[in-house]
Amino acid sequence: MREPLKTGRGRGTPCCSKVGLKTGQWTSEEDDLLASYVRREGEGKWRTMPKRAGLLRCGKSCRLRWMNYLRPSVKRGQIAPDEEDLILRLHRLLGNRWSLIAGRIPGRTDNEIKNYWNTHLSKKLLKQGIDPRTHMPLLNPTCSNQTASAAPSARQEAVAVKEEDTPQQVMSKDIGDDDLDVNFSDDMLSGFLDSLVVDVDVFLRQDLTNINPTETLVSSLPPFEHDEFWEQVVHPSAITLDVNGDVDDHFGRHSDSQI
DNA sequence: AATTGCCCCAACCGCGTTCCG
DNA sequence: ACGGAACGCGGTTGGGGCAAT
Repeated sequence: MREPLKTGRGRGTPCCSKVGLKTGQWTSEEDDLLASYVRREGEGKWRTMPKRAGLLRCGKSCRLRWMNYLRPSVKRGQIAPDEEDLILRLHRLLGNRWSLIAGRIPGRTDNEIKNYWNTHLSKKLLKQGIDPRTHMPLLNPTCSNQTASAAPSARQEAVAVKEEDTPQQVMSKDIGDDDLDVNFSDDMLSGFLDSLVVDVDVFLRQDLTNINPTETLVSSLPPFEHDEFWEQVVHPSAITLDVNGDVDDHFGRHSDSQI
């Protein structure tokens, strides 16, 4: 039987199970210690860093705090509608690969996106009659209730998926295209994503100008039907994005519009 | 003003992957 | 090639804030 945490979010004993290590909410003093240490010594070596930084925390906790909160590049505040739209699109493409999704949205962390998805977007999709997991319409309105109550846990599902399918196969199923015969690799997928070039400077200028740079990013993802989508995946280089966010997809379309 | 219930999100854990001796 | 350590990711939890009663 595990001892409950005193302050505790999460469950059970701390990962490092060392007596005397602090858990729970970070204080501003701890934040200062961590931030100044990382600025001085750089990221990495999380295991040993708490001691060297004078923190009574485990390395994991320090890493998480830095990554999700203290890092200078972390953008605080409300998720903009355009960012939301981008998250939806990327989730349809990538599934619950939060870190990959976060990697395409400057300033947002995987944890933040995951939280936003679980608290806002999945509910929003359900309301619209869309299965948040597959992005396909729910066949039976009662399915949503069944999904909530009788569905296996996410971890069970994840295990089941892992045992049966490659991510690409899962995506193929999600898209619902039985005839799809595309065996693209993670590299290709990554290449496709990389082709959606984002100028981070544009984002950093967000506060200085009144434009919403995310709009630029979103408009880099032209609306697609399933067939077009797969064409784009298979031919990642087929999409280019100019500085203004206009899209020339090499399929004879030029777009600067939203969905 | 007090209580209750709900929602959000920071922080936790377990596990898989990568690194390194 | 192997095993342990370190790291990174995704799922889950529950404290705290806020709205409703």
